Amino acid sequence: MRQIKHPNIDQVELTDIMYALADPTRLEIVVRLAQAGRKMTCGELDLNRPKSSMSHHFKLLRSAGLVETLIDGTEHMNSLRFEEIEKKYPGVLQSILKASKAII
Amino acid sequence: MRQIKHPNIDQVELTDIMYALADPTRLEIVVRLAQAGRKMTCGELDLNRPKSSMSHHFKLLRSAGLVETLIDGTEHMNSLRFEEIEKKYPGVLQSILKASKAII
DNA sequence: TCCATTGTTCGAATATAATGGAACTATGGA
DNA sequence: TCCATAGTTCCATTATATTCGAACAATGGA
Repeated sequence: MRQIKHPNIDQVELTDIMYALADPTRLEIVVRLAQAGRKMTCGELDLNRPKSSMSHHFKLLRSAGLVETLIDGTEHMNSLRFEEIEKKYPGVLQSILKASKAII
Repeated sequence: MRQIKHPNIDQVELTDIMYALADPTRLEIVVRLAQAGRKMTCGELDLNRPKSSMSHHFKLLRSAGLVETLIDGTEHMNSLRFEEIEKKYPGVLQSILKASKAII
């Protein structure tokens, strides 16, 4: 099974997380992953945008350390790296998710 | 005394806060305002950059709703809109500040 | 009134990001 | 082996931000 490179949690910068979540599309992906509480394919998370655009956002979410992607056949299973990020930056992701749900 | 326009707290968007804090210079301004716990002039918050660059960052911080600026003579007194933001988005700013102090 | 101080605005150059079509890759099933 | 599926990568276009020098505006003191 192929593997995608993800940053180690101690390489995850706070400003990268901020930047990733500053985009409404990416924030929505993160919120939906959190609400689902399970791995989801890119297709499931489709937001009516071209594949290449979505792929770009997933790539950025991965490089920011927010999303982990495991390849399973032709599908890419995405999950939020919630526990790791909470441990490193307590309350940050949690409070953002809480604030987001009130809006979205 | 002249006055600068600030957004009302209910106009403050979470993604704008995220975006504003995604820049290291702006995050540092916010952290220093929080640590100081008092109004500070732009000059005090100087980060070895040209005035026009700093002014640009302050303008963005104001429009994001993070910073309030009151004009006092020739000086501009800046403060963090901490309580208002905490009330609207509980824990967001607080956890980011906590996470930032560990880095900066 | 003149001038120094503080910060903003303007404008142009540069850098970075978003967008989306087209081609490509990997996988698995017929 | 052929084909459909799921995403990625490539590339060019467009949009948006950053940077900073220079000119400007407001204030207060000499």
